[in-house]
Amino acid sequence: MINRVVLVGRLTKDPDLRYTPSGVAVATFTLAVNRAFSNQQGDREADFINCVIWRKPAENVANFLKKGSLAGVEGRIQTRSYDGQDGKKVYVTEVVADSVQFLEPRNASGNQGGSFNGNQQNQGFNAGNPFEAPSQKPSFNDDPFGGTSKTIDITDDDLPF
Amino acid sequence: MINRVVLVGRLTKDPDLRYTPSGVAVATFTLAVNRAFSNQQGDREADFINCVIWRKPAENVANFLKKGSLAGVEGRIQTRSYDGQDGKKVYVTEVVADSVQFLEPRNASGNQGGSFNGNQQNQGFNAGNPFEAPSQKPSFNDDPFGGTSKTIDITDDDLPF
Amino acid sequence: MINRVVLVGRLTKDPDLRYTPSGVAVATFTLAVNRAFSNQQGDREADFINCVIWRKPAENVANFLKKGSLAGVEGRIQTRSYDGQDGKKVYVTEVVADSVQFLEPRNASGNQGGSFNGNQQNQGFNAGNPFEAPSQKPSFNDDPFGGTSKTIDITDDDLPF
Amino acid sequence: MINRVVLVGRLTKDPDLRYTPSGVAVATFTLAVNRAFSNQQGDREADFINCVIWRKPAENVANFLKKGSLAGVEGRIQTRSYDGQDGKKVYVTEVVADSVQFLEPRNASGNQGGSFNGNQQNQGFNAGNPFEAPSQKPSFNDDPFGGTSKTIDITDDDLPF
DNA sequence: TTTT
DNA sequence: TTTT
Repeated sequence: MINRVVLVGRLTKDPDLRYTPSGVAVATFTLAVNRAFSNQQGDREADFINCVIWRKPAENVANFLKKGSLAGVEGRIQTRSYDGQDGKKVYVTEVVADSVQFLEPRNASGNQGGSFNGNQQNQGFNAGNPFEAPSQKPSFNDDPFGGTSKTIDITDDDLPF
Repeated sequence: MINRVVLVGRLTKDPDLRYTPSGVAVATFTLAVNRAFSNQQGDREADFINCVIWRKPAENVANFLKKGSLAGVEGRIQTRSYDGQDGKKVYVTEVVADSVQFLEPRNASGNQGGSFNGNQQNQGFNAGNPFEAPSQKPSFNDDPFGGTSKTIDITDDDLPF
Repeated sequence: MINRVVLVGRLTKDPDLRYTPSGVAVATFTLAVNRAFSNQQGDREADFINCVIWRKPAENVANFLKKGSLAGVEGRIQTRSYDGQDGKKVYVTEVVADSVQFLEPRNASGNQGGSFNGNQQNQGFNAGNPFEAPSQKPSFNDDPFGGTSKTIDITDDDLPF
Repeated sequence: MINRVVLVGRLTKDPDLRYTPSGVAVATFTLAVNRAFSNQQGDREADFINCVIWRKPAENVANFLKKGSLAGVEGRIQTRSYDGQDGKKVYVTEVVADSVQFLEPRNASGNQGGSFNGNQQNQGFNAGNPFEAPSQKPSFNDDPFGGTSKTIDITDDDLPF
């Protein structure tokens, strides 16, 4: 049984970072991936793919990516269902990311970097590799319930570990 | 923009083969892909991933795969929406397969092969490679509107070419 | 930076299991992956792809796979070089597997299973998922230096952790 | 039989464009893909992966990519051998690309774009999709034997079609 | 609504 | 023989 996905696209909005009641970080975001071909009207459409990422990489995503960021995602397709407010089951298909790669040059979008940076090119960071600690230490929100972070109704049953 | 998916799993039902009004074959099927890990109850769950394949490979899929067949899929994730009968938009995420690989040994499921076959191992066939004609010529349904095949309401706008 | 490989093919020989001086298991094997297209002589060629896998999954591979086994591999391409016996550098390109999937039905190749098994189909095992312990406990060689296992000249520098 | 590779990395040199005696374009280049983890000395190493691409996309690669360009590659691993000048067989493992994606912002590396461009972000082009014609028409070298292009000793047997 |  |  193999289930592997690789995506490169742009975030449609800022990522949404939340925490489970037990304090596990989850970020969700949607990647717009332009299709390689045009439709019959001659337009190139995009697929809008919902992605989820857990734990530390979720915080990296929330800290480094924003609307419009070019990102690479490796993960797997997950399907799940829940009971909608109208009583019928809602089926969801999304990508659970193992790692997210920041592919934007450091100061590409003006207001992102702030200070000038002679090194125009991005080194990348791997948001999901368990072996790697990001070298540039961002001020992560270490208290999952503090700050502006919201708690959400996700049970730990949703956790892949 | 990269959008690549590789799956190996089992068909949950026989594939469904239809034809567009202009005679293009489309097969749809769902792959059950067992997860590599167990949930907190200790059970291994599966993802049920809807797949679509077009044209000749669609007919190959319909001819060679059935409920329970082990298959490999290469393709991309597609998102689309349509207006549901209750008036609100329904969002769909599915895999559009470029190729489907038959991974079952030739006579694995008893009633499949029928006669004994000295060559126990499956060589596979590539259902979606444009360069390759399947060497074993199956009796394809050459008239898209004949036989038991159904016509469906898919406009050619859905075609990726 | 993304580097992802998915392969399904057959082992050209029994896997080779060794241990580093510090006792870490490494298995190597070659996967023959038939091409989807034929060459100009009308033959379908194969690619012979060298694979490496480390630690517990290496032992699973050695215990469950053998010449001819159908296997799925997920991993990344690694390049490295060493000094050949003629003094010049030898460049190597191989796949470092994260996980190996056994895709063979349980008693497909006769001498494998032995006793009859009503459940003809393989459940698969994921040889490289860190979260998953194989449910069927094989008699793993717990002493890396015992048994018929060989020690090899690989320094821990080759380890990806 | 599945053989799928996805890479994102940087070209180590300008691509090398050649033509077969029968006039088919082939570009070769090496992608440096930084590893997600550091070695025991604390350095992040890279894999240097040789890639080949044929026909029109080969010309796109030669026209749009250069040393240092960030690129995405989709393709398959190919192994082949030839007789080295010392009489012994040389084994080669490389990636045959179906498509190459230009991931660099339009004017990232100064001397590339030239004039200022309000649209800072790159839309990408898909160098290998048979359905897609690049919208920005570059001055392709339509005569394979003209210009500075070299002819090489590759027989058509190497062509995947 | 799910496969082995 | 390697990129940022």
